[in-house]
Amino acid sequence: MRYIGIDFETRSRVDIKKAGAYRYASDLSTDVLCLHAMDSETGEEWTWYPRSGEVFPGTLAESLAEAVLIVASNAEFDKAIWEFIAAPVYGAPSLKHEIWYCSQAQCRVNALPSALEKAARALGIKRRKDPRGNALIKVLSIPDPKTGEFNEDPKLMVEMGEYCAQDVRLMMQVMKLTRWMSATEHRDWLITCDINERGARIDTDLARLCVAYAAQERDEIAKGLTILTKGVITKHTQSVRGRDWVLEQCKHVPAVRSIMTVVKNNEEKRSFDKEIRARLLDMEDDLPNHVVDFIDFMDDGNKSSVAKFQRMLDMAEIDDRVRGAFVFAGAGQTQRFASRGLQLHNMRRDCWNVEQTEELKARMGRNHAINAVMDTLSQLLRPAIIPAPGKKFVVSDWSAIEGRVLPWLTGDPRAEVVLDIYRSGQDIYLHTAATMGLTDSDRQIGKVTTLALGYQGAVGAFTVMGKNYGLYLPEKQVVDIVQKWRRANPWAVDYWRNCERAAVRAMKYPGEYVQIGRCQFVAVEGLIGTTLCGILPDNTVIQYPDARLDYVQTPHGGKTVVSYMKASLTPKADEKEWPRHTLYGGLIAENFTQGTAGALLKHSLRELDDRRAPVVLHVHDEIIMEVPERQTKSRAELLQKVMETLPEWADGLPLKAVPKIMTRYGK
DNA sequence: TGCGGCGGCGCC
DNA sequence: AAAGGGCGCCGCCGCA
Repeated sequence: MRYIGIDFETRSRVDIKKAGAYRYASDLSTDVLCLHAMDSETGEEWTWYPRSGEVFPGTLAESLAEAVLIVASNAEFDKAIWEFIAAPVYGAPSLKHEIWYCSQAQCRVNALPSALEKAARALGIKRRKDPRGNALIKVLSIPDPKTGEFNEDPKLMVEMGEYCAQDVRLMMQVMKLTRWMSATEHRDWLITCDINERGARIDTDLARLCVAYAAQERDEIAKGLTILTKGVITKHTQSVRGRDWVLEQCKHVPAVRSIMTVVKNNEEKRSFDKEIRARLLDMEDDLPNHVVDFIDFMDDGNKSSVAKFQRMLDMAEIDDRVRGAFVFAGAGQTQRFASRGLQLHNMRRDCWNVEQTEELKARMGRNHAINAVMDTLSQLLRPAIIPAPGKKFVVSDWSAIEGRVLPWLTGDPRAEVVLDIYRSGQDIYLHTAATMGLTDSDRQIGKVTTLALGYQGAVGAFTVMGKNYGLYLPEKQVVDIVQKWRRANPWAVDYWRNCERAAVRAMKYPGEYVQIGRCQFVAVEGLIGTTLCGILPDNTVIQYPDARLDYVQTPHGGKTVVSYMKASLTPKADEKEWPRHTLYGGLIAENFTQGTAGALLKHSLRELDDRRAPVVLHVHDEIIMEVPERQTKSRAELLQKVMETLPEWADGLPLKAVPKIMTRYGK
């Protein structure tokens, strides 16, 4: 397929890291230094320096008119620069939306790192990195820190053009070594661009008040900590120093050391995180008073999420909207979306309602005191996202999506019992409790069991999940629960085992499609070494790059397992080989389940795109649209219909998604 | 001074 | 044999 690979080099007074690509591109100080382009078919290359008065190269315009795609690394950035600056200011031809294609998105669907350099390294592309790159950016792309002037040195500009050309060539090499996005994946990426361009509106007045209150509280905590520790700790963010200080102050209390001890990667470490602080406060009476006060200060301060308010303000454009928050296929292992910049996927769920938010906002506006400042502020994060005047949010999420998809994916007739519980609207947690011989009063146990054990998790998974719900059980009882759940749900246990076997079989017979429930495995030789592909019911491909069969020793002999390159872990500078992971049944079941839930979301987003529904946010199992007030009813009906109507590939999957209307984002 | 590692936070 | 994993951001800390 003929395409034009491009890369812009730009300069600006805006810090792109802080403000994000969209605010960067729309700022008046942002300008194009050069554009490099290469035709994939003819090999012809162009470097265009528009600031020197060069007109857009005519032969490049001709190639663009004939090419099917225009490809860039993080194409959303290049698209924004093209549309905000290159076309309107310098006369580059205008391009249609559909022509854009992102090589970073292509890397992510291949489960490789997004960033060009990292992807090239993961692919083993041997090249000399141009040492001038970073230096040139520092000199030409940001104003001189002393004079505030931009450097216009024409010689350096030409060097920049050469550096830019190297990046384009490298990108095109990466394109050759990886699987291209399917038409559906490309469309999903384009839909993500639309959502990112729409942006989410921020209550910037509220955000500014929160920033001010957080700063004041931070200073007070700092004062308290400094006095308490005689200057050893001066900020609540000094977690390592704080940890060591507590250990020192409590060395005569042996229990403290043991509570603070955790095992990570087979190594003993001390930790002082939220959960450990809570356990320390449980034995308050045995601790020195000043240590208890210290823990209270750290607890109060450690709502790090309040930093998001500053991020909102940094990224908000003139219309108070934050753009560019969503990353298509950001999660390489499941192909789910990720969120970047202002991370919208991890905002505290437990939050104030509209009335409480307005009251707090009014109090802060009058400079009145508020209680438990940091905690209160972090509960204002979601409500700080608001619709434009005259509009409302229409919101819906799928009920227990993973709990439904997992049994459905197995295709096991014995899993129908579980699916029937969902179909009939019964309480799955009570059902789980009942199958283990527990009563209705043990619903909480049923809930933690359902959430924690589906992916081969055992005592550890249950205990961690239980803590989130304030459930603490003796280990013996947890062992019993795990055993009972697995006996009551043999479809799950068999599925884990069969997933693992299917992966190994597919690796042994490359090219052969191995069916496993409603999914398939196939090993593709010659793609990033050998890539093990998991194919989901909608044909989404989950890739395990550079997969190998390994033989591992076990207490009863040995067995064959599949290992693969883990893109999300970057190797240390001195390590040659990329970090690897080993597949096991529960992990495959989880990747497939989350991937299929993501496929449902992408399907709904396409349906909504067909109907021009203005989606502004989504969070894995939740969709938020911003619609004019008089349309809320019809749009809510549409949203429910789209989310509850099964795609043709999901026959028999019970789905439920009841919509809500909101005037601020909430839970 | 800049950068990467690491501990910590929070959501699905 | 057993195994919770998927994300991204903030801030400190040590190193170059």
